[in-house]
Amino acid sequence: MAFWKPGTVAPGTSVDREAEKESSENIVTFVNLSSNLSIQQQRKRLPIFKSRDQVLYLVEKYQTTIIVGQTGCGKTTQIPQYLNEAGWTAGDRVIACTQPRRVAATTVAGRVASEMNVKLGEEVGYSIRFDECYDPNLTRIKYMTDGMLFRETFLDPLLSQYSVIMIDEAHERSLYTDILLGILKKIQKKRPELRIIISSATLDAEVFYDFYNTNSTNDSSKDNVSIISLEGRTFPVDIHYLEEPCQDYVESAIQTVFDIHVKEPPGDIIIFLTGRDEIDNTVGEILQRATTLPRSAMKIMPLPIYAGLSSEQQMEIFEPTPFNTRKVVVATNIAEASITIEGIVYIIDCGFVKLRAFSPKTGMESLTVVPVSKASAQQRAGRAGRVMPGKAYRLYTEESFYRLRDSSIPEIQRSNLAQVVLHLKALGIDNVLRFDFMTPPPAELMIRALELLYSLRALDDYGRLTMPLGMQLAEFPLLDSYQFQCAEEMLTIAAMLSVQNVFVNSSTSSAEFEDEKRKFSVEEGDHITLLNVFNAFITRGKKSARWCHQHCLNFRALSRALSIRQQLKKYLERFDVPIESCGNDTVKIRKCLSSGYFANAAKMQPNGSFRTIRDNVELHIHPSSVLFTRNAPWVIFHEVVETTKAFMRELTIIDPAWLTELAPHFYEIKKTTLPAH
DNA sequence: GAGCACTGC
Repeated sequence: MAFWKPGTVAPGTSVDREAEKESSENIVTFVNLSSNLSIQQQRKRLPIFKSRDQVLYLVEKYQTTIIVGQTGCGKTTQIPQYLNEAGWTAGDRVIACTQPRRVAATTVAGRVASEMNVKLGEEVGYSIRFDECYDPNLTRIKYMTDGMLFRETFLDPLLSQYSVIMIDEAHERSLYTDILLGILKKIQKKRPELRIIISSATLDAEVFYDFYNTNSTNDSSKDNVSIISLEGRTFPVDIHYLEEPCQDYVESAIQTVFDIHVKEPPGDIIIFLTGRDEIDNTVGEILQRATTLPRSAMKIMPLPIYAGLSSEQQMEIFEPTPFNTRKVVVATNIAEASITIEGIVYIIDCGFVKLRAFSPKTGMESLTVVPVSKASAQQRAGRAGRVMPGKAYRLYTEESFYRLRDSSIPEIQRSNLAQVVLHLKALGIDNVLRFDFMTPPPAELMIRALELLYSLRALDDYGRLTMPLGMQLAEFPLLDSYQFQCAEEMLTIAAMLSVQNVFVNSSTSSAEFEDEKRKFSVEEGDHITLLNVFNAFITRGKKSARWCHQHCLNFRALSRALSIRQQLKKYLERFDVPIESCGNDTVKIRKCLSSGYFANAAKMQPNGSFRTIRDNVELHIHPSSVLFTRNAPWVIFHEVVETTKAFMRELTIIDPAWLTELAPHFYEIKKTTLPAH
């Protein structure tokens, strides 16, 4: 491959050694390297220590501080400790630090507890869904998912126990991060003493600055926001671009792997591609071509990693590389922020990512391949500089890099906002269209959400939350299953729908895989099939990992479904909803599903495709559905994903008479105008 | 005939 190493980007420029996660792996390495030092000495060696006083000064003086933190500089673990040491937790006040991912919240909390030599759950705690580990009376530093802090605004709209709230990884712009950014701005008006720290790994600090700055004069010395940049502690990564754009990035990636393998010193490689198909093909092709390497050459070992793999398969990438072998990890975006692999020296970036988008026109989600952002490309490159200076090969030209967006489109601008709108209304924010979002979602997305909530009778004609239904939905969106005497079954189905990859194909042939799936399948459709899978897991499977493996089921997903179900059950009990079982009466379950998903109804066409009742949009059954090869005249579906075609996922056969029986009001929506909001 | 990655009640 012909790569151009631009003279303008010298090794070690700051641009490409940032964007790193302080994950558990990172922390472990650090501890091992410095095990002869005391914890306090280690803390002082972190690059951030030099900025300790300045950070404290800025937080004291400014309402909001934006911290542009580079790779592994220690901001996540150190800043809350500095604030604690400086007295920000006096008088029973708490410092919160939010993370977009659950693992980050728990592992960082554990690290900080051990640095402070306290028991996790006492002075230092964490809060993630299903796992709260903190003491309301003792905890001073609380790591939590952004979703959990958002939930806390329901109980305490001013988040009054917190003196400082640090929004970490804000550059990722997760859905809940964006909502929190807006809510915190609102809270700060009422609580001027509240300090906000926005921590971001990229250069978009200006956006945060402008959003939080309330100084309307031209005198910038009156700004109430400050910015500080911290230096990182990773190694420089040399960036290489293609001279000419390539036709086929999969082929280019494979060629680049062999170029590196033949010409470059030892060190593992990671390739970023967009999806499973590409990854499986690439792994196969590398294995194939590796047979043509000379006998004396170093061996090459390609390994796939994506979310759909079983956990055993995922763990393989963490095994130490065998002697005289170069590991090539072929990954989706999972390795960009969620998973960190040690020993990577070379990264190959195809320049694309698969993203989910939501179309307000059709109400459909689509999964499309789009170019990555500059921030993502930098984050990917940074993965090569963890243990020694690395090299990044971008499978596009330098010119196309500069044409990329600075950061990716925030999730809030490409999501189904029904839940978000419901929650904002429940917080008393009636005019959601005027809510101060840092980057407002398109109006059509909001209107679509309002329309859906209105048709579900969660909003009244004035766009207000109805009592009690809308309020209950906001608190707990499992629909009124008690009316159908099947709450037991609905709890299971709701829990199963909220986990991914229930079936995983680990190592067996696809025919065997389909056979295993068929054992759980029923003619009514996917929802009842999921119910069967869960019940079998509990009874026949005795909740065992071994049993799951034998039946191509994802043990982790089913265990998670089990705990989600327990949590949902507690909520139903709190509302005094009678929890009954309908036994084998699937009509009750399917009617109940229809009452919640009547807007997602479709009718089969003579040619075998489907059309939605509501918008007459053409849809197809997803090949993963148990109804794929069956005759299903009328169905309701959980979601639509548009890839090569518009596919319905998770469907159930219904009787069309149920629709008019259960949702006569829904069809009025076309005749009347939208409710006011 | 096909499955980016996360989060929450």
